[in-house]
Amino acid sequence: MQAHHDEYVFGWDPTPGIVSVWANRQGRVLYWRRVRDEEGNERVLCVRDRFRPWILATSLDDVSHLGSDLVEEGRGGTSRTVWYRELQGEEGSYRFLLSAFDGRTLEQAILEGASLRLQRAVKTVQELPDAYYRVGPVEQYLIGSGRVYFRGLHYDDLHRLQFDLETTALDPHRGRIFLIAVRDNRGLAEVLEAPHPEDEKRLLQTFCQLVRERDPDILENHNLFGFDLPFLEHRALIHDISLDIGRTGFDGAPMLLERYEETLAIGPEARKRTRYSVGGRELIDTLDAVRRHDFVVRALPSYGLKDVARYFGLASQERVYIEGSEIFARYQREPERVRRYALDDVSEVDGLSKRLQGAPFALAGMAPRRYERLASAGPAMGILEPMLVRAYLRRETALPGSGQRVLSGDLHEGGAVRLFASGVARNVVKADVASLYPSLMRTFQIGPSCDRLGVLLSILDRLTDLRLEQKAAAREAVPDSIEANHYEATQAAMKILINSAYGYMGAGSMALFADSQAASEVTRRGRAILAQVLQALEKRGMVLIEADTDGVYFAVPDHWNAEQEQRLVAEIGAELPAGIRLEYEGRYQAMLSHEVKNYALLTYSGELIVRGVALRSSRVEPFGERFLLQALRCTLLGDISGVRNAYLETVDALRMKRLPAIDVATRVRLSKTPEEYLAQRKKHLEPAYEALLQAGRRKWFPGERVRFYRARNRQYVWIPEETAETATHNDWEQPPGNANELRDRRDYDTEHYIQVLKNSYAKRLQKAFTPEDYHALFSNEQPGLFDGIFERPLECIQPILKREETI
DNA sequence: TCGTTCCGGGG
DNA sequence: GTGTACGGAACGA
Repeated sequence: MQAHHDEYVFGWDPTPGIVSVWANRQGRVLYWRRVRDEEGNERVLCVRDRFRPWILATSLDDVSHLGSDLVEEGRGGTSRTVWYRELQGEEGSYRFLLSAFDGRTLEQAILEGASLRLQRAVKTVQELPDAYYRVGPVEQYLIGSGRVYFRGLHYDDLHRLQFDLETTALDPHRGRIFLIAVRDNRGLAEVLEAPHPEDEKRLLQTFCQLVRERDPDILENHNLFGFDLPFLEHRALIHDISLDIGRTGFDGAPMLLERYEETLAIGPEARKRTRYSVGGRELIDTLDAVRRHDFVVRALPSYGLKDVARYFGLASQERVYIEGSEIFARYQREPERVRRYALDDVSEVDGLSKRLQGAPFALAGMAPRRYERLASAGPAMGILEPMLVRAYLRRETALPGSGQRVLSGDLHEGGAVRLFASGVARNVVKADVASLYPSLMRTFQIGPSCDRLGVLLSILDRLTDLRLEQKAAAREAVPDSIEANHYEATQAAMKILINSAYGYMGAGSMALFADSQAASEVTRRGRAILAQVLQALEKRGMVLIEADTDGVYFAVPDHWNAEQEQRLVAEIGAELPAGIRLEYEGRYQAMLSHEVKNYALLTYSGELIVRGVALRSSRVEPFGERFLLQALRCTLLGDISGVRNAYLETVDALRMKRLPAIDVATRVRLSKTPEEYLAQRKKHLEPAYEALLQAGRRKWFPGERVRFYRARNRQYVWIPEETAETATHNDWEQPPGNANELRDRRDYDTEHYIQVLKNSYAKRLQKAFTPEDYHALFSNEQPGLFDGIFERPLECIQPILKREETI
C-alpha cells in the first residue's frame, strides 16, 4: 500500500531533470532535461516522445457510430481508429478511456456522435461536461507517463533568467520600449537599449536572440503576464516581427510566444486574464507568488516590486529608486542611473523568486502539471485534483460521474469566530488545534464518499508523514543551506496540499470528488472540538476572550507561570479524541481585545503586537501612530497616567507647534489624471490633488504617491519626496519650495489634527475603559486641581474587561 | 452621507 | 487551457 501512496504523491516514472514539457493535441511531446555529463558540465537535452491523446467518457454511445474504427485497446488500428479501455466502475462513472493517434480525430468522432444522439450540432466537448472528462495535452502526457518535473534537481539547478522592460508609457499604444534589463543566475547582467524610436525593432530582435543564446529554463519578472509580455507582444506586432524566445520546436525553429485567456475566480465573480506560454521555457510571474504568499500571511504593505523587496530584506543599500513616470526623462539625462535602476529591478525579482518559488518548485515534483501552471494554480482544483485523477487511472479505476458526487449536504457554516470579552485582559494564553480540518479528516476517516479508492485520505496521510520528515530534515540541515531551503520548500508545498484537502471536498459541482456532506461533517466535528476546549477552559475557571475555528485566547489566574499554563493545555488536549492535538501557542502579559480579530498583545519581553485593521490607522499620520502605539502599551501595562500623558503631550505638541508638518502629513496614491480631476473639481475637492495644484503642479500620473498636510483655512500643502528623485522641473510651472523646509513647517491646522487624534486614534482604546473613564482620559481640558473633571483620581482608573458573549 | 463598485500591478 | 479575497478608495445616488 505504501508503494501506492508514494505513486499517488510523486508519480512513478523516475526520469530525472525534466525542466519543461511541451505537448500538443496530435500527441507529440517535447521535453527538456537538465543533465550533467561526467565532467560536471551541465547540458539540456531535448527528448521527443509521443502519447496517445485520451479522454474519459461515461459511455461508448457517441463513438459507436464509428463501427469497425472503434477498437478495444491492445489491438492495432489506423489514424481513424478510436480505442477504448474499460475501467473498473459502475454505470454513470467515467469508465471508458477513449484514445486515438490524434486528439482531433478523437474529438471529431465524439462531436459527430453527440450531434447525432442529441439531434443538434455539438461544437465542443465542453458542451458535454457530464459525459466527458478531459485535461490538457501536457497533463494527459504527465498523468499517463507518471513523469513529473524536476526529479533530482534543487532550485538553484534551474537556469532562471529575469528581464524587465523600461518603457516610455504604461500603455503599448502610447509608448515604446527603450530599455530591457536582463540577468540570469549563471552570471549574466546586461542592459539592452533603444534610445530612439527607430531602434526599438532591433532591440526586440537582440533581446530574443539573447534569450535563445542563454537558453534558460525559466523566464521571470514581476507582473510578467500583466505588463511585460503584453507590451512585448504589442510592440512586436507593430514592427511585424515574431517573438521567438522559445526553445527549438518540432520543426527545428524556435517556438513563439503564445497567448490564451484564462478564467480566474477571484472573489465571487469570474474574471479573465491573459496568460502566455512558450515552448521549452516556464514563465513565472513573481506577482503571483507574492499574492499567494500574502493570501496566508496578510502582512504586505503593497504588492509592488520595490515594497515587497524591502519587506523581504532584498533591497540593497545602493538600490536606485526612480518614480515610474520619470524614468524615460531621467534616462535622457542620466542613462547610467536608469541602467542601474533596471538592473536593481531584475536582481530583486531574482531574490523574490528564490524566496517564494520553492513551494511551487516542490509541487511540480508531485502534481502532473507544468511548473508554470502550478505556480499560480489553486491548490484544490488546480493541484490536488490532477493528482487524484492520475491515481485513479494508475489503478485502472473509473472517476466518479456527476451522479456520484454528493452536493446535497447543507452548506457547511465553517467555524464561527466568537468574541467572549472585550477590553483589557492580563495573563493571556493562546492555544490552538494543529491542522484542525486535515486532522479531523484523518482521525475520523472523513473523505469523499465517491473516492472509492480512498485516494484523498491516502494522499493526506502520506503527505502528513512526509511533511514531518521534511521538517525534521530542515531542522537538521545547515541553516539557509541549499538542503535546508529544499526541505523547507517541500514541507511548505505539502502543507499547501494538506490544507486544501478539506476545501476540495466542499468545492462544489466542479470538483470531481466533491462531497459537501463530508465537508460539513468535518466542520461539524471541528465546532464540537472547539466547544469542548472552550467548556473545559471555562470549567477550570479560565476567562475566555476570543475564539475562531481552531484556536482560542483566554486569561489564566494572576500568579500562574508558563509551566502551569502548558500543563492546563496538555490536560485539556488529552481529553480530545486521539489524533487531535491541542497546542500551546504562546503567552502574553496583556491583551486589548477590540473586536473579533482586532486586538493588541503585549509579550512578556515587552513587544507590542497589533493585529487587525481596526487597531491600525489607514491614514498613518506619524504623530497619530506614535500616540496609538504608546497609548496601547501604557494601557496594557495598566499605566493609566501614561495614557493620559501621551494624549495630553500630543495635544500640547500640536498646539505648541512642536511637531513638524511631516509628522501630521499623510500619503495617498493618486488615481485620477489632471484632466479627470479638473473636470470634477467643481463638485468635489480632494485634498491630495488640491495640494499639488496649490504647489503649482499641473501634471501628474495616476499611481503617484502624494504626501501632504492640511494647513489653516483648508489649504493643503504638498511635501515632495525628500530624495528629489521626482524633480523634473518641466512638470510644474513654478519650482516647488524646498522639500526640507516644507517638512519642517508649522502652519498645519492644529484643531483639525486634534480632532483626528481624538476621533480616529484615541477611539481605538474605547473598549479598554468605562465610558466615563474614557471621556475623562481623552478630554482636552487640562484639569485644574479642584475643578472635579475626574470624579476620582486618575490612579483609580483601571482598564476593564467586558463580557460580550457566553458559550 | 450612504451603499456599491473597483482595484490591487507595471512605465 | 479554471475555480483566492478583503480592505480601502472611488463612485454614484
